Amino acid sequence: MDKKILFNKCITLLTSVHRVTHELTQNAKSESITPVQYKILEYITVSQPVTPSDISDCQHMSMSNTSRELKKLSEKNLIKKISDTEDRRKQYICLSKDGEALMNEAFAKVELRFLDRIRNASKEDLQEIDRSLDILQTKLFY
Amino acid sequence: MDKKILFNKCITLLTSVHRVTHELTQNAKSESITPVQYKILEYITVSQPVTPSDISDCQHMSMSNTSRELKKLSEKNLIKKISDTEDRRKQYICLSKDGEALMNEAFAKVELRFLDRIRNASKEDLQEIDRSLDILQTKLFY
DNA sequence: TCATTTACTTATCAAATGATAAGTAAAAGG
DNA sequence: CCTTTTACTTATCATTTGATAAGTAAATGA
Repeated sequence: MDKKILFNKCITLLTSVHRVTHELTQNAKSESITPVQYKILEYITVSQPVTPSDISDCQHMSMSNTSRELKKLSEKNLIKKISDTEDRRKQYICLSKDGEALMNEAFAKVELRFLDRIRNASKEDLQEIDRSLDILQTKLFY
Repeated sequence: MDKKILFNKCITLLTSVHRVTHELTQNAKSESITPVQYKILEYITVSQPVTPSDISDCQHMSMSNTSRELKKLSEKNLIKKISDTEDRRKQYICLSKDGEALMNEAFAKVELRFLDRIRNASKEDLQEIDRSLDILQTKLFY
């Protein structure tokens, strides 16, 4: 196995994944939030509850900027902050009802587009895709 | 095959791909260019020669902003503009020597990190990864 | 030939983002 | 206790990015 060829193949896939991600998600987010805020909400959605520090680490932004964006999301009533009872410096961030509604709507659009993308795939194709997702998830994108 | 489960699995992979892309590329780009300028150079690298319109379409930015960024990249001597001899409104954009050097350096860093990521993979693992990349490229991220 | 379209440029403005510094309050550790 | 560290906040500023409008020059097409 030539690792150089594998590298190029991987780069090609990365490029395609980013293009398809854009196709699946374009205009999915509400216009009332910025791209950064959407990414934060997306992260909260799949990982809640999370602390501001978690967000700062995973979204690669400074604590000060994270704090600012969370404040804005709070003002838009999209998230809830819950103080840790043990360590009162810590906070747990969750989606509010409004935040959940907003993200459900976005995810529904993305899912529709995903289903459209695989609508012509045969049963065998779907099984191959499923297996490939598992392999890449565990062996390459761990 | 439950398409809903497949969708969730796919979203998980997308998230992982974006995270790993960040890990592979962080600090790979020169500090003398902005993220948007790096994305443009990356696109030119794999697709050259390209027109400003191509860049505008593929990078999802307006022609005016594309033009501005290309001007900055020109001023930094990272790209060359070549006029089309047939249609003199058109331009073809290529990397300059400096641009090539800059991108080679960036890609070399990314490749090293990629090789490190798969250094513990067995021969069989690599073959499975290779095959999975092919399948997803053709059947999902086409 | 002359209006229209295409490809790209320039200028300008607002908004989003990144970076830094200084601060608060609570916990941890000697 | 008291110093240090941690978790987070607030304020400020520069830069980047997005969006819009007006323009040039060449090609297209009736």
